[in-house]
Amino acid sequence: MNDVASVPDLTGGHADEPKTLAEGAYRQLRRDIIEGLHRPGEKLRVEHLKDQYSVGAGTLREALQLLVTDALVVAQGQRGFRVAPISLDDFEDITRTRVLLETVALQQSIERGDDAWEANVVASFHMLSRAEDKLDDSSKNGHGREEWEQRNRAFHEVLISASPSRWIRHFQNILYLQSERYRRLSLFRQPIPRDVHAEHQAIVDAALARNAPEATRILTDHILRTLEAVRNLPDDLLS
Amino acid sequence: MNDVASVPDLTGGHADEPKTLAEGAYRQLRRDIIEGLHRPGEKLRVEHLKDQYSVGAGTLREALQLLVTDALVVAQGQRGFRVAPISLDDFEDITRTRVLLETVALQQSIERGDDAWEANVVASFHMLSRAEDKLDDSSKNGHGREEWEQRNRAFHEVLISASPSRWIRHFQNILYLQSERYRRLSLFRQPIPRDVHAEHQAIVDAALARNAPEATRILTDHILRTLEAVRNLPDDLLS
DNA sequence: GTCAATGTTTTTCTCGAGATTTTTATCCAA
DNA sequence: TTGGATAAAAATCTCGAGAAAAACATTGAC
Repeated sequence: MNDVASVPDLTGGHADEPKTLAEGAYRQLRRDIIEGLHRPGEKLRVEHLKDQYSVGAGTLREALQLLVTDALVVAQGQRGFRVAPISLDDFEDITRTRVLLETVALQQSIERGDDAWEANVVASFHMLSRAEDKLDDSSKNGHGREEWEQRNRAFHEVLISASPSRWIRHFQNILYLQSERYRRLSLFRQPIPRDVHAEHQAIVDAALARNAPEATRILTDHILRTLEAVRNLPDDLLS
Repeated sequence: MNDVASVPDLTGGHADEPKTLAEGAYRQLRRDIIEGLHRPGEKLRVEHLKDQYSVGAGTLREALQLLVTDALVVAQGQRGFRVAPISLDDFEDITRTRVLLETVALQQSIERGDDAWEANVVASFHMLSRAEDKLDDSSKNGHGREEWEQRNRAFHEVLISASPSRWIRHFQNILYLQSERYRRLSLFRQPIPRDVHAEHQAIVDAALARNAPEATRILTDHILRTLEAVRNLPDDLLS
């Protein structure tokens, strides 16, 4: 087996290059949808997109099918594909379900995490902090924000990585991807507030102190805060 | 609009015919995998299967991709598709996650369900009871068991149908499909025990009495019982 | 006898064209 | 002007063949 040391990658999950054209198109499309380049509800015509992403029709079709797995694209019978619509209700559902799963997983992680898990938590938190510094210093360029997104995701992933439930982690991955789409809307208006760093720090402290109730409480507040930010957005952004 | 009365289908969810060849192959393949016709871990070669399911190579490929969504098939980079392996650990994970999601959803359902929900619960329970009768009377023929599976699934689906969380219901669907695969193993050895009907009856009673703690307790025991049955199976069945 | 390298065979992946189905546009009658 | 039916257009869905990769078998050297 090749997971000898079980050292998770801190690169954000996109370490290995796509081994197939379809997977490459899938990743490109996924980022474009999350970034809002393809608007929610928009029709995704294979004939047009195949040129844009430089693949054949069948290959692009396969990429779209993969996106259906992530629920970022919906397929309707004999009527093609469409970007999954968004709504405040949907984000509320995503957030509450995410809180449910992520708190349980964090609890298990705090119970069972070993030294390596603690080290990974500290390391990914450090990576995230550095990305935050870069965001403050330089202007809000696109690459910096993307890097922050990757490291924020890695941080949350590492936090629950010691949970024994692969299914909870799997569902959490899907939900995180979904919420990324909504968070992008709120970040577009207001930059990352300063206290986010403090919240992350508090989660790390409580987790390392093996204080599960405190850690899950802070994590819950932390996730719910993004919901509030989206609630305060102008309605027309949730087209 | 055509959902005037919001009457859910009690046919087990496979009411509408497949509108595309790919979807047809997908459903056939899904049943064959759940039924164990394709063994866990088995390699699924497109060239062989395309004749067996009477579709083109690209179409079968698409069907396999859909199965990846349900986690019944795993795709490995440039090395084709494979039936998802099974293990006792996996089933334990599936069961515990299912308990977590289904109890929350049932609680919400009991809180918010209206008259129509109550009627659907009673109706689907009746359908399930009839299927149980047929199972007892006639021999354990294949069709009867399949019908029971469909109605059992419909029953559990209706129970949580009043939950407002589409995401929990979505995840529950996936997990139910997974557990069906394992349940088939235990049913193969021992027929459905008699007290399953009593358990279902107790859940219905508690749900209609709006006794959420009691209903979730029984539901939890009910789901965990299948885990015990699988635990007592000979090890070699979990190949 | 073991191991590495090479060549063959199988399988997957990709593409473009044809067959169906859906969507849009046009026309005619009420 | 509105409504429905017919015809044209566009898009989806499907298929089989060719290119790329992986798995397998054979051979040869140490």
